[in-house]
Amino acid sequence: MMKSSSSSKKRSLVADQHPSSVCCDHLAALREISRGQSLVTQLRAIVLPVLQADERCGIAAQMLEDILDCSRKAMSQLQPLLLSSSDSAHDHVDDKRRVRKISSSSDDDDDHCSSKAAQDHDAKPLRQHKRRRFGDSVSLETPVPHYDGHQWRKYGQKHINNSKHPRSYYRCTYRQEEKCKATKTVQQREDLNYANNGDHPIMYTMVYYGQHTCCKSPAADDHVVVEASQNSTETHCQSPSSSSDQQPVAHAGDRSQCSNISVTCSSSAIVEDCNKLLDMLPAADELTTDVLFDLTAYAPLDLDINWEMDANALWV
DNA sequence: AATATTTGACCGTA
DNA sequence: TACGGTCAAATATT
Repeated sequence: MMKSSSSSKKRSLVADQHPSSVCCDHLAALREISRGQSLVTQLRAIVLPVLQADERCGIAAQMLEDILDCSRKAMSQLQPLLLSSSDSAHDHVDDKRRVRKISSSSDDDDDHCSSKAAQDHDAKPLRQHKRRRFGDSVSLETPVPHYDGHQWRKYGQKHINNSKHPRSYYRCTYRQEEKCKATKTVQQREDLNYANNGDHPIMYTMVYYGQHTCCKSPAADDHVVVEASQNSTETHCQSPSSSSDQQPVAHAGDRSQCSNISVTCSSSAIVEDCNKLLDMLPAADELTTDVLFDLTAYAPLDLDINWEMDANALWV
């Protein structure tokens, strides 16, 4: 895992190199960081369920989130350099349309969504459409796209041109109550499908936009209390009573605070995915079947569904 | 009844 | 004009 200091060091080291080698260096660095993110994400899906009943669960979640945050920062420092040295950056956001100039209108303020265009075309009915902020995106690939320690609510799904699988759009569950603007997209990759290649699990490309500003994120945890249920995939985390004084306190079981994470897979595929995931991990042989069962709550989302399983997991 | 998800329509950008 | 991100009504779930 590369820290931002090392990435800046790397930047100074390559400053005098040929642009193409700089590009290759940055591209390789981005690939490695991205791989690290993916591995940490997978590790989190393994470790946190094991620690459910452990008081260190919150600490572990925070540390993992910090690691991911470090790599996000490193990537965000490298990406502009890569873009400036070459147009052939493939490991960041794959969609050119996302690398756009931030709209001159106030994209940061969803409460003032009456757009300039609407003012210019006052005859049209107002719809509060805002374009995404593109300056702060991080992509990573993972077989477990739905367990990243945050609560997400799906708000859209689109078929993407030349893609077999639709892209799902998620925003932070606490978008309204805490003005958290973090969003992400999840799309199944087409080239690493273990149906075609037994060595790989289904991989998903996740792209994160914006930073979580909600106090419910794991990084803001003081502690997390989890009630693990052996016979269901639900977990409830109780909020610390002394959390932020300006934020409403979430209560375990309060659905207004604890939204569903919809995990939808075929039942056979989900177990197979977990087995594949475990096979990928060095310490997988130490994991019990209980862990495997818990993992099913965080298994990949198959957007072509035939059954559905809900996991309530609240990070306060 | 409250909340989450689905899905077709709308709209901004390239 | 095509594409993709978002909205919001309809529908599903709890």
